[in-house]
Amino acid sequence: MLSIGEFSNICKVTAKTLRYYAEIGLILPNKINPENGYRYYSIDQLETMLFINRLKSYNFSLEEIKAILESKESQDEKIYLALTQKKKEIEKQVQEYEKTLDQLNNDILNLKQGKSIMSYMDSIGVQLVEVPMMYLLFIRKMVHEFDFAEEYRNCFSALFRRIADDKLTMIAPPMVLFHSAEFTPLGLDTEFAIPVKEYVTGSRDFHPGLCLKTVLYGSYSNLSSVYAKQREWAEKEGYESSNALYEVYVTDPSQVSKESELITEIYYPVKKKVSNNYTEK
Amino acid sequence: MLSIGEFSNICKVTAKTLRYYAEIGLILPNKINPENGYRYYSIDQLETMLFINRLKSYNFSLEEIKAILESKESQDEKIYLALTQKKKEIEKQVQEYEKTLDQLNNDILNLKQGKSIMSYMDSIGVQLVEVPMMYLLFIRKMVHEFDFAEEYRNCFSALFRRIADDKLTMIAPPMVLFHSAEFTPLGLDTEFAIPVKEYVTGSRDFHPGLCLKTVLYGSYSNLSSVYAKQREWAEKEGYESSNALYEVYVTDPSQVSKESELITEIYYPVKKKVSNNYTEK
DNA sequence: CGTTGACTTTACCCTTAGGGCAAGGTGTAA
DNA sequence: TTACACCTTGCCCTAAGGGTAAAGTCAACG
Repeated sequence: MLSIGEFSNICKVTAKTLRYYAEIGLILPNKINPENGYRYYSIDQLETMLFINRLKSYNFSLEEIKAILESKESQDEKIYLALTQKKKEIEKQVQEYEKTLDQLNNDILNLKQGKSIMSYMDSIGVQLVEVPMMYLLFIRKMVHEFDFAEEYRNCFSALFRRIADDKLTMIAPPMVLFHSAEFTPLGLDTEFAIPVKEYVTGSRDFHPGLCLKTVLYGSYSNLSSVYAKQREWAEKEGYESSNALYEVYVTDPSQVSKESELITEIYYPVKKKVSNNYTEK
Repeated sequence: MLSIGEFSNICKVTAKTLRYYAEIGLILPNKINPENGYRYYSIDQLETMLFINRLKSYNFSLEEIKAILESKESQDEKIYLALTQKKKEIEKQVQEYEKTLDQLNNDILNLKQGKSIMSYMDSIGVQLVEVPMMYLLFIRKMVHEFDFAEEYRNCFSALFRRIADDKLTMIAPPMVLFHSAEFTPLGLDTEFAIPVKEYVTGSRDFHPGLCLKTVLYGSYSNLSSVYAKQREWAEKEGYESSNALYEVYVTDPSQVSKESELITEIYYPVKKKVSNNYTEK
């Protein structure tokens, strides 16, 4: 029987940690002296503790470790599955770090050249354009952020199929209209649409009118910069939002291999503000 | 002026987050309506928020970000330093993940071959040996864990110098004796020593006597497994600790390129327990 | 036998970066 | 007027313990 101090010295775990593990039921002392509450661990428990340490080094949460320890039948199989799963997670994490490092290096390079870190904002162009009326073949539904990609594929494949079946004429790349700005518990009110020449059932007419247009090259991670830039422009020039924002996917995200090859147009429908010089400073 | 909802939609940050940031003083709303407490953000603040998001994506803590934002003079220089620093941190993290992945793959391989994940414990050998008396040239001091490596280098280079200066005869590899098991605020009571043939000032005699000996090949990350194994052995065979644990560095840790080439002997001085069959079950 | 110092106990607060929820106040459009 | 979206503060929650305090306990030394 080892006291908590001895046990902690051998395993290189603090006594505090052992008490915490007992509290959450991860590893209970083999015996507790009922008179003074002293915890005593058995020699066998050393190996359990080492196992816990090993799993911790693999970034398992204590809850995950507990689940593994508690599985009595086919434990090794469960461990195997858990390890391969965790391996995938770590590999993904490493990939994300590599991506972060790329961007970091890019920013460092810019700074070295005397450019400000936010200078990329200056290269986001905003133009005021008048978009003509068009017919949209569309599917509108509530979409959750986490399965946007899947809905995107599904909806557009349905729309493309319809175009092929009915021999319709696509006159511009696919687009997505966002009828609400944020994700409610029901999802985002999203309209997947393709401009077509013919007015048929399942299509509607669309009058965006005056829009701020920005072409985004590359990853969507800079999307909020575009929104910010457009709002900034609108503010300065005295325009305000008039309708739902929409995006045109000039390149097909599912076909482009590198993110940097993506081209997306962001349209922000606006109207001239009825300026009132007295209330607005 | 943008309400918290508008601002959060443009920047893709939740309103809750914005309130929290205001609370910690990271980004304060440009104006607060004193009547109802409503927060209003200016268009300019969009860019600040995007900057914060960018730094967050580089794994800066909010405190670090705040420090950067608050530095008024030579801010770009500070950003540059912070970014290069953060880059180093992430690179280190990636290296650690790679190491973890190696070990993970190793374990997965073992499991595939039907071996238990803790089976490596079985290959940790424990022998009972009688270590003869020897003279140790030593330096004993309190050492903190974080500068153990430095103390190691310093002390042994001092001891080697002494050996060279006084033409002493080294008869075994360097060793470290741990006179306390844990790190107190003062550090660990550590003795760096080299066995020598001659008895001179600065040396002492050392009688380890009966010891459990384990040879550890490779990284020290398995050290606690060795401790556990030795304790297990001692328990089973009826031995108990008699003296300070010590380690012999057969290979020179500073000269070995790969961790896997390290060879370390761990000695655990023991004595036969005065067994009392009635009190100990 | 008494005392000291090392060891152990519980209890409470603290950490990051917000999330969730409730209760209540506000703004605006039909 | 009323409905509903929006905003506020306040409180509790997260993971994995760290830090500290106050109090009880153990073993060794004299």
